[in-house]
Amino acid sequence: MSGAERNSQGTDGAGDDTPPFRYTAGIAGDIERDWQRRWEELGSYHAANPVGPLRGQDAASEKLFVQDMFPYPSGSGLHVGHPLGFIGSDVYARYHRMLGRNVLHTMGFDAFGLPAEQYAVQTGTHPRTTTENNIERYLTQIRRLGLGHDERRRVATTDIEFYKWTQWIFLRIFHAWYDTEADQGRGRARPISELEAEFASGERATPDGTPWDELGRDRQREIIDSYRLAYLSEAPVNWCPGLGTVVANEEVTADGLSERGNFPVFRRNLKQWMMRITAYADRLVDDLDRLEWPDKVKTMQRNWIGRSQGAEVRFALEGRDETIEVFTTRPDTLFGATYMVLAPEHPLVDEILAAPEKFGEWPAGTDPRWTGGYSNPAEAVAEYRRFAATKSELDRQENKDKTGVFTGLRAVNPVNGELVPVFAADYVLLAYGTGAIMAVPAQDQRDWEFASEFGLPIVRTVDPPADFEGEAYTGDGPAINSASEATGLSLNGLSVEDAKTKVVSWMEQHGHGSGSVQYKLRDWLFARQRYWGEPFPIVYDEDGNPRGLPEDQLPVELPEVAEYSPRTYDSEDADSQPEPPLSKASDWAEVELDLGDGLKHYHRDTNVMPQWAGSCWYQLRYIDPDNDERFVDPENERYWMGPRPDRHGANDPGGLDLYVGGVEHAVLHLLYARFWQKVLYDLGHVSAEEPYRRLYNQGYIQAYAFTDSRGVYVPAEEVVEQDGKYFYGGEEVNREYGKMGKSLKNSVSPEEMADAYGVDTLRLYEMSMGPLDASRPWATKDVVGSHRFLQRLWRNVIDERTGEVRVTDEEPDVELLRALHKTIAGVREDYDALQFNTAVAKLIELNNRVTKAYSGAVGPPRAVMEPMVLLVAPLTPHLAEELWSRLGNERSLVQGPFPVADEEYLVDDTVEYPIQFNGKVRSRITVSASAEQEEIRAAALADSRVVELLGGGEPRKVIVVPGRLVNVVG
RNA sequence: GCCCCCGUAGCCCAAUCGGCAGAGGCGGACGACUUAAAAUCGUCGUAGUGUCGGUUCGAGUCCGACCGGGGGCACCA
Repeated sequence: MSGAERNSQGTDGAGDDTPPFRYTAGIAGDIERDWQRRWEELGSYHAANPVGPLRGQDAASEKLFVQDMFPYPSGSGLHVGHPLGFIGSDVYARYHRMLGRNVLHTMGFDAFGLPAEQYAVQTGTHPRTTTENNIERYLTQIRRLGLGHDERRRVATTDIEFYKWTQWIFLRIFHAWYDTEADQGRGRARPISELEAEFASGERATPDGTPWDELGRDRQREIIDSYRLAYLSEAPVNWCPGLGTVVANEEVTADGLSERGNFPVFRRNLKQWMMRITAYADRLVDDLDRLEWPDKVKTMQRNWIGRSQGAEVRFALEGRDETIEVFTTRPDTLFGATYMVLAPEHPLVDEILAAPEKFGEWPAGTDPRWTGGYSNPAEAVAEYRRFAATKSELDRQENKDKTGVFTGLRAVNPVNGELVPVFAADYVLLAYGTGAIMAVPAQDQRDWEFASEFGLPIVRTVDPPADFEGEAYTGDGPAINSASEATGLSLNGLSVEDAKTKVVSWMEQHGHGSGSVQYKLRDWLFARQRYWGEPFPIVYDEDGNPRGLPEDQLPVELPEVAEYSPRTYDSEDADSQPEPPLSKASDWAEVELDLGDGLKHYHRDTNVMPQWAGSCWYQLRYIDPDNDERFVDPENERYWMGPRPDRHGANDPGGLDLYVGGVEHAVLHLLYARFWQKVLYDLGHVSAEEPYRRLYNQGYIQAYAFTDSRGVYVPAEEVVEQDGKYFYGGEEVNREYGKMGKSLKNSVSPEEMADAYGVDTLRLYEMSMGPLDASRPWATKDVVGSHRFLQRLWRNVIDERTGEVRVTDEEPDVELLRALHKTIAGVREDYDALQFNTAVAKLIELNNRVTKAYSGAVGPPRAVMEPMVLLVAPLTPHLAEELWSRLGNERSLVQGPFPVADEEYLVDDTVEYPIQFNGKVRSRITVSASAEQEEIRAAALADSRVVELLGGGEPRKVIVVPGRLVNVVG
């Protein structure tokens, strides 16, 4: 029998002679059911709001808002890895509740999404039915874990009352624009009505200067629409025929496949809803500095937003009126720009193709490598563009050989008037910057490679160090070859930074360009052609103009449909068209409404919002789940999320106090949610500038999986280890490390563990197996260790044979008091820092000490066991409540008290110092804790072993580290 | 290719400001209880911190190079 198998029987497999009152899985289960029922009756986890239906006295206390990342209620059930973060946040929340804080901790469901819809397509079951069943099942599982959630605050994004407010927020965003001038140029969202008023009053000029009144209604609407933070755009989007929907940039993998389903994604021009998240790019980057988040996540967001400082430079074209504008981060290297490159899809390339006759022949003496073998530029460019279009993202990624073709055009380098050839090449991307670059081979490796391929000149303009052996040099150094008599500009001798400053101001003076900032971040594609999502609160009038519905017409409920699936296509069919399922519900989509200008016919928007919509604001609904007047009451919002400069510093942006979840949401959810929060803040609906003040990424519980010689997974719990090899049914199997999952046959459910040991044991084990933020392998056989600790703790309080309480009223001796108070101090510190594994170790240590001293007829002192029960309560709340109550306490310990360490017992009378001789421990001395350095030094030098080692000589040096050690250097 | 994190006992993990390498758990060995086993309880090992070099009175901790594992980014001008 393998260890895993034996231990998974847990303590229910105990024999008949098990003492009747031992803490076994059976007793644990009884206690857990009992206390969960009592907590529910008492409303123990109800958090009080300042106002509204959940108003309560406790709202006078200091608050703590703890949140777990919104789970998707999957139908497949939880394994032991899922609740790791949930338990961690629960322990933290319970600890603070015991300290007297008003703690808001609950959990709702991000319940829209593809799985329920796909199930509906297969079986005809309504997604709502599937979703609600899954939520019930999920709740059954997490309730058993004894998480202290406020059940009154549970929400699901699919609740009509919830998505009504998601639609309401969408309308706020739709009816807003970004005033880049506001707040000293930082920018702020403002209601669109204010923009219209500015145009109407003439305070703001219209795009072409025509007075507002003279513009037609349609033109006015067009201008206004172009400012909205949620807007319709006919722009290249990621069309995924295999899914039948468009997806966001963030949902496309680097290989150009959809994150969900792995289908090819194509860039297509389609009319779609977009969110102007780019307006917030600077604030989204800058405010990261105000957050207590892991650096890793901040870095990922910074990279994703991709802000880079540089300059835009205009190059005139020889013999033509057009100019080419480029973005560069290295304007200091302009003198080294020896050619230019356009993306193959650049508009100027379009012009060449549209009117080839104007672009003539190759200039005399054109290098044959530049022509691609074609007889004129237009032909070469057309062929090159065709070639570039056939390359998939994957090809581009794998094959970084530089290709390109000369366009026949030449541009004038503004700093020295020299003519440089213009190429089309696919190493330049249309989507970034201006879609064109100035190429500086000496200071850019990509340009170096292209220049080498095409025989273009390479001019160093930054002097590399003498020992530099590479090709392009991107480091700092004095500028060289950077002067022109023709323009009078010289950068020679300047550092990179100074040269940038000088050349930018020179360009600004001479009208060649200006400083500029570019971002990788693109606007957020906000529509999906699916069924199971929030409908848009938008209708189109007969001219096809979008109109936001008035608030009193919310919610726009999802209609019943015969077909839940959008039309999907062959995954390679790039030219197919999206057909959302809602478009088939014509009774719903075609409506007669009065939007203020009489009853008219409108057509509803038939897209739905992406799954991220609900999770952008759910923390606000947790605060005020039953409010039907507003999405959240401002007073409740201020209490739970408002900035607390007194606690968190003057720069505190506000937000909930602890957000626990996986690092996989580093960019998507966390960026979108920050964006919505900022819009709501700008519009005055919330007081916090950020949704999540502190973020903590829990690690993952992973597991070993085993495959046989055919590569088929075998049940992991039946695999036995022998001499470092693994066997299943006598055959050697191969071990893999990774995820836990049903298909890998290595899944362990929380129920199995709870049945075998009780839920408190499972909670304790998960918290003790390592730091919360570290990933580690699950080991069922180790769980018993946590269970044994709880048994010993129980046994110190309860007599296993009689069930009587064994504690005495005897005073503990001073040594035990010291141990107790050190444990109290240490455990508090560990709980504060979310270091639950070391807190558990300290508690086990103390308990082992008590066990050793009081395992006989005399029980341990109450004065030790009561605090110990309280200390362990956040980790194992059911067991702790039971012992607390059996110790004669009538009130539940959920609201405390929590032990306070007595300083008196934290210091020892004497300290033992190790004595090092030349860095190696050779002896020990014990001195009074109050001894001065001189005394310690003298005692150390008087030590017989030290005297011996010194051999009568004088020490060269003696280092005394108070409280630590003494090092004698001989 | 670039950036970030991590390598401590057979395994999971501790170790404060650079100060005695070990808190805790699993496994193992031995013992107690038992007719016996399981369960329970008790006692006890095991590494010199991935490798090499440096700084220091002193390095798991700081610095450099390399090796191994994990993650992020990847023609972003």
